[in-house]
Amino acid sequence: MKQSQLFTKTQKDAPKDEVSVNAQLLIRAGFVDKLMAGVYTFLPLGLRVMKKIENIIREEINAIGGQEIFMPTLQPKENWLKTGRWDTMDDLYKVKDASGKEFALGPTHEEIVVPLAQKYINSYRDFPFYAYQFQNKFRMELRAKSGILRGREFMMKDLYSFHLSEDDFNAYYEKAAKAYEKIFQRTGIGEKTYKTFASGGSFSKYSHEYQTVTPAGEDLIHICNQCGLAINEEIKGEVDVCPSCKGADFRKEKAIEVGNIFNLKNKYTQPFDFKIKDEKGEEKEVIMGCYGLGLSRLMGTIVEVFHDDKGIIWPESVAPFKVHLISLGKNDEAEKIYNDLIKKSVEVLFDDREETAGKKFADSDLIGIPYRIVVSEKSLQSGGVEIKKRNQKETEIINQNSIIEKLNA
RNA sequence: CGGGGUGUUGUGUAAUGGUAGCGCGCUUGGUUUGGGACCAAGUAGUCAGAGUUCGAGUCUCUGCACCCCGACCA
Repeated sequence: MKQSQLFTKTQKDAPKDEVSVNAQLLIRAGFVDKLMAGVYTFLPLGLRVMKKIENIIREEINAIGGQEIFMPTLQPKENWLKTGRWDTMDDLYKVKDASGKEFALGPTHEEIVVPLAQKYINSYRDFPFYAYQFQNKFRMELRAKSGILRGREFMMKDLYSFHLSEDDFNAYYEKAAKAYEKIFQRTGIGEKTYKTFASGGSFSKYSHEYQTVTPAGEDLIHICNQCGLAINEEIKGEVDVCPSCKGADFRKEKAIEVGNIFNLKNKYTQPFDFKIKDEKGEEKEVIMGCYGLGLSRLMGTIVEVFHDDKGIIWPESVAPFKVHLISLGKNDEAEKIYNDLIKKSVEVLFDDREETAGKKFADSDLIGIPYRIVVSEKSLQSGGVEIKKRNQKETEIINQNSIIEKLNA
C-alpha cells in the first residue's frame, strides 16, 4: 500500500487525556480512533493487525477441531432469563425496541450457543463438538480504561466445547490450553504470558487465565518460581501453594489478562435441559467448556510490551506490513522495488509522500513495521538500499536484488 | 457508583473579569531534501445551558464528556 493513499495521518502529540501507552501510540500512529470511552474505530493499520491476530487464532483453533460460526450480537431476553444472568450479570447491556421488547447485547454467547448446539447436536455420535467465533462483545464496564485494554465494545474469540464425559472435557481443556500457548508464542508475547489459576467469575469457581506481565496490567499475579504457573492475587489466600507443583516460592508481577479458559460443567446446558442418550440409551447431561481471548486487548498488550520512546515495535507475525519502504527525494528505483515486492507477495507500506527524511523516519519508528528499507540517492550510490530492523540500531546497505533473500533470512 | 482531575480550532497549549494568541496539522506559493526543514500568505476555537457583571475562556449553578484511583470484569 502506498502511504500517500493511507487516509490516516500520524500525530506528533497524543490527545492529552490518554495516559496509557497503548492508546497514546495507537492513536498517534493512526491504528485506532476513539469514538467514546471504551469504544474504538479500527483504522486501516489497526484492522490489519487485528486480522493478523485473528488469523493466527483461527489457525490454532481450527487445529483443535473448532468450527467457525458467527452468532448474533442482538439476543433474546428469554435465553438470559433461563440461565438467570438477565438479573445477575451487572455488565449486561440491555436494549429496548419501539414496542418495549427487551434484548441483550451479547457479552458472551453461552445463551446462544447452547440452544444452537441442542438443535443440531442430537446424538452421542455428534460429540464432542467445538464451535467458535470472532465477535464484538458488549460489556457495560463501570469504568472503561487503559485505552483498548478495557473497552465496552471489544473484539473477542470465543470457543465453546461440548462433551459427554469429564474425561473427554479434561482432554480437550488441555488441548485448548496448548493452543492458547501457541497463539501467545506466535503473537510474540509467549515469554511474558503465564497460565494463571484464578477465580471463574460468573462462569465457574476456578478458571485458568493467561496473564501477560506488563506494568500496564490490572491484575496482580504470583508466579511460581518452580514451575511457572501463576496464581491470581484474587484467590491468594484460598490457594496458597502452587496447584501444579505444590511449590510456595512466588514472585509478584502486574499483568493483564489476555485470555481464559473455563470449565462450565453443566452450568449453561442444564438451564436448557440439554441431555443426550449415550450408546447404552442412558440419558446424559451435556457438559461444556468455554475459552475466551480478547483480540483488541491482545493487540493493546502487544503494544504495551513492545514499544520504545519512538513508537511501536510490532512482532513480525502481527505487524500491519512486513516492510516499510521509504523513498527519500525523487527516485524511480523505489517505485520499482515497491512493485517488485508486491509481485513477490511481500506486504509493504511504501512511503511515497513528499516529506522530509526526518518526518518519514519518525513516522516509520512510530508505526513500527519490522523492516525499514530506505531508497535514496545516497543509498543507491553506496550500492543499493538501506535496510534496518525496527528493533535494531544497525543499518545495512544491500543490493536491491537481494532484498527478498534478506527478508527471508 | 464513591473520590480526584480536566474541558479553548483537527491536535498540543496561552490569555489579572477588558482586542481569544502561539506551536503542530491543513490550504496556497516559493526554497529545501538522510532524523519531526525554511520563508510568506491563509484556515479554524472558548463543551452545553442558565446566572452574576457595563463586560465572562476566566466567577456561580446545572448538565454533558473525557482521564485517573477505587468497587466490578475479557
